[in-house]
Amino acid sequence: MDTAPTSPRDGEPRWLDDAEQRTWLAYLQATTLLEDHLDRQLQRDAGMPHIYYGLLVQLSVAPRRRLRMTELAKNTKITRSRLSHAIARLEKNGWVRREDCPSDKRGQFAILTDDGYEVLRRTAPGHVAAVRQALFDRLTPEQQKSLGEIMVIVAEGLQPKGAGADLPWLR
Amino acid sequence: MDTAPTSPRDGEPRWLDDAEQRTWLAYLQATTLLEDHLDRQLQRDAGMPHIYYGLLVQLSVAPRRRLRMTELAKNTKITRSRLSHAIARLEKNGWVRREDCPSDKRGQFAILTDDGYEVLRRTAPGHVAAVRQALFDRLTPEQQKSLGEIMVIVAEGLQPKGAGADLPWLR
DNA sequence: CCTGCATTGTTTAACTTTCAAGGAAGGGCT
DNA sequence: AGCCCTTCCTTGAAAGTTAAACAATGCAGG
Repeated sequence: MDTAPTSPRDGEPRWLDDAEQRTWLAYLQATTLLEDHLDRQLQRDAGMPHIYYGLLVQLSVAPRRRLRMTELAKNTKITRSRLSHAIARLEKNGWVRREDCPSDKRGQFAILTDDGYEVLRRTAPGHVAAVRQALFDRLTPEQQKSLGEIMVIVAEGLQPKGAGADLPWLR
Repeated sequence: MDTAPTSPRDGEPRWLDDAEQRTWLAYLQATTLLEDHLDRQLQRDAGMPHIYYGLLVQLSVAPRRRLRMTELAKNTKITRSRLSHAIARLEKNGWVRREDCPSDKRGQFAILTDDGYEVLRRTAPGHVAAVRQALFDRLTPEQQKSLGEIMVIVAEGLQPKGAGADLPWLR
């Protein structure tokens, strides 16, 4: 879109200035490229896209390797609908199984199976290496610190309201 | 996945340390949330997802509001296949039209129509506002600068080889 | 108890993306 | 010309995502 580098006139939207535009474009390109890169890496080595892998990771660090569907959805920032489909697929692969929640009959646990854990164990090193190579290894310690702070700010700003305990990892 | 905070032993992968883990998780959450946020905003206000909007934007700033398919794909970092489908959809909406390239009969131009331009004109202010509110307005000038530098580094690192003139915007 | 509303999770259909394959044109070579 | 290899773009099927609707349960208040 054309951008009028106007002085902030009344009624005019505040356009992105030159530096902001470059930052935003770089952000879009970097995040797209990184996501694609990791998707391919994991599709190749683990047989699933990046988001699915993230689901298994979340389960692997949860107590008893299980989480309620809604919990898991919150942790990974995806919709319950999407999660339902995804877990169905992972279930077919034998990496996750479901179990009814005894205390709340509406509830379902998603549980990481031994097979699922094994896939993680086998592929985690390669994945970590990919993340390092694409991201951390290219940044100075100061940049890493800054990136962390920035992403926490952005994530917190976009939390659905009333999400208090959603980001325990970030504090 | 369990992470053993080991000293770099031989054969062991170099796991992410605590700070890196937090940064990575925050990155994943922030980028997911932001993408979703903008997708919804644009789906609501412009009737298309964020990526499609980005295609129109790229066309709008190109000379004669047109780009070769491959160019457009490179600029937006998506595959040609994906682009073909996307442009087909935008064409149905009347926001883009195609035209054969006279000098290379294999080539196709994607061209922003007046209707397409009008959609942009109408929705750009709201979109910019959304980006500002979710990102720039929350960051200090130093953080904005840092974010830009970091994203350029990451994007450049993930360029497919031989992509020299792909990021003119970033220099 | 029972009514009304919220929460949990799934389902369906429409849409988008990916993957593998392929047609058509360019361009170098003999 | 003929051949080979590459680039440009599209296609169709499979996989993934989204939005809206739905059934079932929980829960608070009368």
